Amino acid sequence: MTATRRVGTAALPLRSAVPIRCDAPSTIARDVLDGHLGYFVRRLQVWVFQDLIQTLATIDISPAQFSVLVVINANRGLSQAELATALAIERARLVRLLHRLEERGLIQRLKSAADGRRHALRLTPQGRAVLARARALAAQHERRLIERLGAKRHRMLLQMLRNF
Amino acid sequence: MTATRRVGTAALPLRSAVPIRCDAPSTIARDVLDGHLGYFVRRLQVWVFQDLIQTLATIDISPAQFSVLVVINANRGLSQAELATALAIERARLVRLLHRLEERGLIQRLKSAADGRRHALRLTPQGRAVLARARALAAQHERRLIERLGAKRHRMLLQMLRNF
DNA sequence: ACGACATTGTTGTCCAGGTCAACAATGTCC
DNA sequence: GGACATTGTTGACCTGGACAACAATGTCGT
Repeated sequence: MTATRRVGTAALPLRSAVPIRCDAPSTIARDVLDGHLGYFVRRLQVWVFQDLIQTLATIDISPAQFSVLVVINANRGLSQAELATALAIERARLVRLLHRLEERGLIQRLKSAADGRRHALRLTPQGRAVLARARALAAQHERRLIERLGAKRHRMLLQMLRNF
Repeated sequence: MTATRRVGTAALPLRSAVPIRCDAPSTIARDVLDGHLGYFVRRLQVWVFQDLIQTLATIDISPAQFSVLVVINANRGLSQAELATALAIERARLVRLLHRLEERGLIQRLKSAADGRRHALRLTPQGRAVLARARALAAQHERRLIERLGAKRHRMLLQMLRNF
């Protein structure tokens, strides 16, 4: 791996007499990036995630775990495959997510009597308690987001993105 | 790591006589998730990234690499630290990104004469050529996004998110 | 001029997530 | 009964983000 490391760029003179403005341009041009919506969506998404992660960290819950708890609670007896497609994550990924939640006693996997393959997912009482706390924290996070965006913009964004 | 694996959930009867609706709820409730803007922002961001990744994959360029090329091109002689803060990525992360781009002969790291610590970043002619192709592909991707969102919504979103 | 301190690029390491292939158990359909 | 699909699971790989440490270099106060 570390065989061909320091290659090229061996201080070649080229025309380095030209100043090339090595000093900071102070204001940095984003050029064509300004035309790409995805660029700004990503910046917002990073901010939101950062804030939500920190907020939920106080009860050791990740955003992904939070969404899992929410959806299980709202759809008792859901199977893992259904949950995976609902949250748009891979079955394989979900398995490990659920494993940690089960270890912590927040969820149960009950074997479905009707279909031997499926696991019916449920929250334990502790799971419901944690979810309640997570919800409060998430609401707190959302208020921070509204404050950051402005209530009007927040409302409009929610409306525009809801049915995507 | 694999010591305490198969624990709990040992088919405890509890009250599994209750039907708990093991069959698919067919329509899955997202519950409180519907009130969180970040949830929808994330879904959009995933879609955009997915599409952009696939689009740029034809020239073996990642979205991150694309943004690096764009910003270097628009700000010649930029230092790595400046570029990192401009793109909101870690200095450490940027080092490895630039390393690959340098290996491929797309960028140069020139030692700044004024400040021995800094590297002045530039695109090579090949780098500019690749950037031109990447731009065309990215524009193509953006058209797809506009088609997906509707021109009006796209324009409004861009306006609302630009100054975040 | 000297030393404390900051900055820059770099490397290593850890962890979370996404992706893919394979597999056993189970269900479905002809 | 046998071909096929689905479900949960595991293993492996790769990318990215986060953090600590470090050497080289620059800056600033005294």
